[in-house]
Amino acid sequence: MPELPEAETIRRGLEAPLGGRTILRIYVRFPDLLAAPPPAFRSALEGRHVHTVGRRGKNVVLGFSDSGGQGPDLRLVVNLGMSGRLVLRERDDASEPPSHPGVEFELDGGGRLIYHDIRRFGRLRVLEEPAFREWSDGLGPEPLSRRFTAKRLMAGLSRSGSPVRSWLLDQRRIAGVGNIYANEALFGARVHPRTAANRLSEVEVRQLHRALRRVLRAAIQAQGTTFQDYRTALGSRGSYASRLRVYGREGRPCSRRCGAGVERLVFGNRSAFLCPRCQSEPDLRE
DNA sequence: CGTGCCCCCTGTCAGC
DNA sequence: TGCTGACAGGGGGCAC
Repeated sequence: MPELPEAETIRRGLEAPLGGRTILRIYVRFPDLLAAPPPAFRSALEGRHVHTVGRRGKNVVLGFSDSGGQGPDLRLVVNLGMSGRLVLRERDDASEPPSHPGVEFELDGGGRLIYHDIRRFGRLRVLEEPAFREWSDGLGPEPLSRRFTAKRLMAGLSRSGSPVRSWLLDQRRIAGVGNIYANEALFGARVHPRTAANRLSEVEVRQLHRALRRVLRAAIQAQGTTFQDYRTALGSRGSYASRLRVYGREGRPCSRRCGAGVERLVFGNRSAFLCPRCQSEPDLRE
């Protein structure tokens, strides 16, 4: 579920309260959430201090140092899957305990960071610095970074004949884009989701570049899109759902008032949403 | 190597 | 009031 804007919102919510905190003890309720056996996971992190609260693509990344270190030498990469949440509960927090706690990190000061995940598609992985680099290098560029230019997008797209929506979902090509924002960006760019990546015109690539960045930034400002599961680190909902123009809006009129209705099609095992008039069908002949 | 399909899991909703 | 099937924001593995 969480895509870049949701992961970024969670990161921002955790940064101040979690920075500098110590992990005293870890309770693993669902070992299938961990990439490593629980004892190894626990001994890697217990006693360490949170040095950085970062993000890469859809992943929230906590950097840890041991007592003396200046920089993080160990990273906890949290992939939230479809229903993962990172919930911070301080000692005086009297709210309901979460319904599906998966892994709990007891912090100094009596607080807890809880990884909560109903469907348990998420994964928590501890990586030492070289392995973290390698993992990070395997992901595509951050779409909101300066390095992500229209030119770079063009170069990437030109190397693939996949449908552009599938291309956008591939984390090795761009990091952080999921099904909601891929569909929204393609609507913004007036490009049909099924268009072969290497058949977008230069103008369309520029439109897509701009639309992607605009949608992601606006969604971060709205603190993400909550349908059911997603929550910020403080438990609130994101408000971008009310601003979606095609995703989940099958049968409703196109927001450009072109007169057509939003359609849903399924390919690559997931729904694509589009306006059939504003995003005209690619020509498949030739 | 790239691509398409299935599966992991729980919950919700529409239709009967 | 059930029951059943479709579907949900992700991604890893496998066959081709």
